[in-house]
Amino acid sequence: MAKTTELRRLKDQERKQRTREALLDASERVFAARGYHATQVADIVGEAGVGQGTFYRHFQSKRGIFEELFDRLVAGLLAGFEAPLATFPETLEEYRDMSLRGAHHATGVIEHRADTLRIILRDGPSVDEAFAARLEGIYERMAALGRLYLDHAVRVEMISPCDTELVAQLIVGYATRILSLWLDGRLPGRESEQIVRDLVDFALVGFAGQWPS
Amino acid sequence: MAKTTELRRLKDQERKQRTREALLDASERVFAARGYHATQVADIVGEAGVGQGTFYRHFQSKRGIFEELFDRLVAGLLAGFEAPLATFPETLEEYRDMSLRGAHHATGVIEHRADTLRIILRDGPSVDEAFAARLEGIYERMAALGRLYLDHAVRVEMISPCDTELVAQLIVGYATRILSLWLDGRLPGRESEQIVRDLVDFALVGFAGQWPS
Amino acid sequence: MAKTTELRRLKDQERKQRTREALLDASERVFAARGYHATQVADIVGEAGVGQGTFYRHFQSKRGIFEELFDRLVAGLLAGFEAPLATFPETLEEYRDMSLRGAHHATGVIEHRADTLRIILRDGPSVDEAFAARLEGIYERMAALGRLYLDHAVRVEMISPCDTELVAQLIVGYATRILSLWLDGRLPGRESEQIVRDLVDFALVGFAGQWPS
Amino acid sequence: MAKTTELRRLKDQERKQRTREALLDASERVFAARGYHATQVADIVGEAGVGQGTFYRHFQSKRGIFEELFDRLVAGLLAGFEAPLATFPETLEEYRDMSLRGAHHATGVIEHRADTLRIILRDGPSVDEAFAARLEGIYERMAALGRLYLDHAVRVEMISPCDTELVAQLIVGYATRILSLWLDGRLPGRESEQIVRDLVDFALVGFAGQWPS
DNA sequence: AATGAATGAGAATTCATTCAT
DNA sequence: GATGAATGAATTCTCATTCAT
Repeated sequence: MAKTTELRRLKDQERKQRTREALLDASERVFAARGYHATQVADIVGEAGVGQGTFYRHFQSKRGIFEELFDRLVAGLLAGFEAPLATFPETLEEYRDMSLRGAHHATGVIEHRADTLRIILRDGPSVDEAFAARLEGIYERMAALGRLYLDHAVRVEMISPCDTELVAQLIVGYATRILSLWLDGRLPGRESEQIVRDLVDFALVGFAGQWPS
Repeated sequence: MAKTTELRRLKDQERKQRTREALLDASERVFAARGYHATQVADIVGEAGVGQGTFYRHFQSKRGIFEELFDRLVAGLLAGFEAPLATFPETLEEYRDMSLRGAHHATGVIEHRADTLRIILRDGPSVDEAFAARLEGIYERMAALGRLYLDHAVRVEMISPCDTELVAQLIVGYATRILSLWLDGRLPGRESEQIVRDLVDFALVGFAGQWPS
Repeated sequence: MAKTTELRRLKDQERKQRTREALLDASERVFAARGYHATQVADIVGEAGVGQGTFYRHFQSKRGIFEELFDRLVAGLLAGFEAPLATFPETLEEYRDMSLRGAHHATGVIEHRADTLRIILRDGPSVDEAFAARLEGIYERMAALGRLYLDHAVRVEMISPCDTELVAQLIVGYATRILSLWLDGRLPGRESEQIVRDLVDFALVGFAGQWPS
Repeated sequence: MAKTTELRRLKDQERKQRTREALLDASERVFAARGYHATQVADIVGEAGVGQGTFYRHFQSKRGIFEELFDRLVAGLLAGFEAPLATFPETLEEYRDMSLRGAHHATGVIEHRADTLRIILRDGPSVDEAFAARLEGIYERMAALGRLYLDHAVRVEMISPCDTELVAQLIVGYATRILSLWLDGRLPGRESEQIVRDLVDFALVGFAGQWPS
């Protein structure tokens, strides 16, 4: 008897989880197609093939499911980014390698959640004050991380002194721009690997510089 | 008699123009405060101190007034940017001067229409497909302009060869990022002139580079 | 010019007021027919012949319009009830006359707003905590008023001592009961005047008593 | 084997009965706390600690369980009221005793099902047409019973002639009023016995009367 | 018999836009 | 030209009830 109950509970939970995933995935597709503001809950449940009420069993509101989409993305993204913080690179070459590795990791997550990332980049700032703040928080974490490395590089005289805060923000800015274009398929004929390499090299030596051979 | 009529028409037109400006200015403030999607036409007319119906005498829709705001900004912005296209700089020094001059011009417009720019940057991409495309068009024009200079610079071997398309986009990306921060008052203690100079220098020589003396 | 504006404002205000009254009257009919909980805002606007949105221009919600109906009723009712408070009757005969006069006044208001009163009596207590409390407050005011007279009558030894609080509540109770029946047309063949007279007499001498001749 | 099955069936039935009672008791509490219209089936099953579906195994609907609550109350209440109908009292004193005995019996039931009675009195009339009619039927039965006694008393010239229909309704009215107050704890410091005695005495001789000694 | 996930009809409410004055 | 009352389509969200397990 207890066994049946236990089994039942498990099966129910599984079913619920599946419905939840279906809704998340459906919402990702619909948001990507129509944009956050233009999509209605009705669209999402239509795409997911469940009833209207089911949506509200799982998520508080349109805003709610959007945020969960965001959480799912951020969880994957941050995982790999903060790990390598332990050791600082000592040469330009090491910097370059580390940057490439970090970017490589991100590229994997990004390709997996491309649609989510596209809508977050495009519509995130316009959802509402609170959401914009959360998103901005992520950007700031990225900038802070970048600054850590830059400051170190300046300290060991690997690169010449500069306004590291500003340069860190600059990196964030161009990362998001390139990402947007790439996700929109507007950088055709470019491998993600190649893009990343070019950007890293540019950051290290600028237009005018020469890769120190 | 004809004269009075003439005078009357002139006065009417003036009054109409004033109402129109009042609505545009009011909408700029309200959009900036609440964001595009959350502001209601009622908010705008309230802020402008005119009737609800009056709005629709001047603008087709909420979307319409937002676009006019955008047009007003773009007109000011592009004016100064495309003028210097006539001559190409021949030395790095000249490039630097030209970039600084361009940025300086932009800075003026930006400070004058700071609120408009903030909401365009934040909410523009989420208004609808068409608006996003227009905005993206502006970014692309900026990128194209940048690329023109970059290609020239590479051609005359002023800078080493690079993926100029990508670098141009990079410039657009960091420009928008820094702009956003600055407009949100999140770069305190930095003069706009100084910010511009730092970025231009960074673009020219990167972290690792040395300003060729 | 100022004249036209003034005239316009006046006409607008009048029109608005008319719409408002139409909604109030329509809601009275619909509430009376279907009861508070079963009526929908759609029913009310249908009966009033206005658009759905118009309702919300004038009232916050279904609950809101119900409360206004209540206010309109109470205003009329209380007007006549608290006036005679100035002088105390000195003989049983005077008490009887005063009671009859008070009841007579109430009867007028009641017949004018019969539907409103019916639904307030029936559905008022079930609207929500706050509404029930307001209604109970009215009952308490009636009881307090009754008690005032009873205490006086006891003091001048016109009637024998009794638990005046209880008896006052008793009067409220039978007033509401008889009212409900009468408004539902379940006391056929009885004139309101006669009903009132019988009740007053009963209150004064009970079943067993004799009208002191 | 047959015996085990038999036993099993018995146990099942018992369990079912217990669940049913749990639901009834839970619904009484929840209805009392939130009122009929505001309580949701989810609240009831939550309070009872059973699943949502279980509710519908035992009761047809929310309306259904409310009616059963009502039936349970009425069954208890009527039991004692109609029994003494057999013999008519012959003196005022006997009337008084009989009334006190009836009220005493009712008091017991009432105290046992206080919450049920409170919600029936408050929300009963607003449930729907049919329910209101049932409730009204009960009131009418009470009034009819009262009238029976009144008519008898008039016939044997124990009390002076009066509109017995009206007076019977009056008794119903004040009974419900006093009851409501008492159940809401708004008659503090009064024993139920004392309340009953005062009211009966008042009914018999009114304000002005004298208890015939 | 019990469960709780799923359902979807239904209701309230909003707000961009129209229109009579 | 200006006004603001009126509009109703659109959208969100709720909750009594069903159903698969």
